Amino acid sequence: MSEKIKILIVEDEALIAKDIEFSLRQLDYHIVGIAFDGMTALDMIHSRLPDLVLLDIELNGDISGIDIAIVLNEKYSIPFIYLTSYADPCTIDMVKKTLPFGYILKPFSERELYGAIELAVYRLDEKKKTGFPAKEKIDDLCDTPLTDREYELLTGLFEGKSNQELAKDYFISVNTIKTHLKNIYSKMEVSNRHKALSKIFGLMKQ
Amino acid sequence: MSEKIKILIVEDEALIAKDIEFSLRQLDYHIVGIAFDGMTALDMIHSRLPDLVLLDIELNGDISGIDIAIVLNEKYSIPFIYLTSYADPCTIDMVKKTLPFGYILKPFSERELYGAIELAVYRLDEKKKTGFPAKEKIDDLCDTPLTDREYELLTGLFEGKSNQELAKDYFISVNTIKTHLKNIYSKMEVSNRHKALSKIFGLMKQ
DNA sequence: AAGACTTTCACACTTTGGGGTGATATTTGA
DNA sequence: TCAAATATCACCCCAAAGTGTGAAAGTCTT
Repeated sequence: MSEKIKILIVEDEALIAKDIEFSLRQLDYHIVGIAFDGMTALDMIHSRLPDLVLLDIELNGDISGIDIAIVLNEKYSIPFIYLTSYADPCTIDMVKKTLPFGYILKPFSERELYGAIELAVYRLDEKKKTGFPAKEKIDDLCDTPLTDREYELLTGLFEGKSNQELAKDYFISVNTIKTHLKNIYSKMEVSNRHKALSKIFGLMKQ
Repeated sequence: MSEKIKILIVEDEALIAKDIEFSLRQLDYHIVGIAFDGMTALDMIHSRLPDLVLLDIELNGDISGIDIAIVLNEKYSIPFIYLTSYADPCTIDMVKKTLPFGYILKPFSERELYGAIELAVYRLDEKKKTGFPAKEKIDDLCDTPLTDREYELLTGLFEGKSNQELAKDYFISVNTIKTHLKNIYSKMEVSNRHKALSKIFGLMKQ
């Protein structure tokens, strides 16, 4: 579970890259690679699937950090932190559209780097949770709280199961399922399963 | 729409606070207040409802920045950026649990501040969106892409609307709705609305 | 032991959803 | 301009979901 975080460093200035690598090894992260240009970076992302990428924006060659960011978002959903020397409005405007998990201005200290990485890792964990809301959250959208059984069945409903499937999976008759759902709908003040589910989606999106 | 971002500064060192205020006014943000201690901060949050809070962790008095962060999360869902001089593992551990939108180490430059704020503001906007995936994302889960109309109806379906409601809202007959849905299901390779919605929801959780 | 709540079930009835088929305008692109 | 794609609609049929009513058995509290 608590395996080392796999980090890829994308930075064209070798001195800075080595410096970061040294710091991070001290801090017990696992450095899966250092890419000095965009193409190498894309290769390494593909082959080594890091948990987090430290991404210099200004790279030599025709692939910029922003390009890599887009790939990380669209194709891999791997979070990244920008490293850059510039903070002019124009750059920031480009940068923020790619929703990085963090943004560090050079020159930075080891503690800044550590703070940003830990924050990103935590965010990543948050994101991974499946997230069916706790009973209390569901109860908040009901006029009267659900019973434990009702909550249990609701999780099944959320999986997309039909009444028959629910009956089979919970070892009760379809009629009983109908009764329970009837009561759930009434408590949630909705008229059918789809509205119940949208209401739950609403909770989860926040 | 593009109103000024309302920012509250919570910082017990008056000199630093004034400094930040000056910078931010230059940068065309609206400073709704400066709180030098926790109690004042909570009052101001309640009465002035800022869009973003800059939050010093180490405050005089018995309310810390972390306490305020918790209130901001639980009660107001107002994002905040920490300002702090410390980045020791222990502090960071506490800090990251409160999921700030950013984290700046003192002393910081104006551009660092600006970068962090802009990032936070962008994240906030993202959060506010309904979050229904873009057409391209939906098309990725289809064997053939949806038409614009089909995508439009799908968003309605996602709201939990029944066929009748869809018909009414889109000014077409229930039969037409059925035809469209039939085609959508076939393109998405699902057998009913449940499965379509779960598939979309799968997208959103990533 | 009495009452309240929960869980289970049945049956009859109505409404809704999904599949199949076919058809007619309208729009669009080559 | 002509074919393809799109948007609209109407049937029919069956399966699934939802509603109303009633009721038995179990648990928990007081």
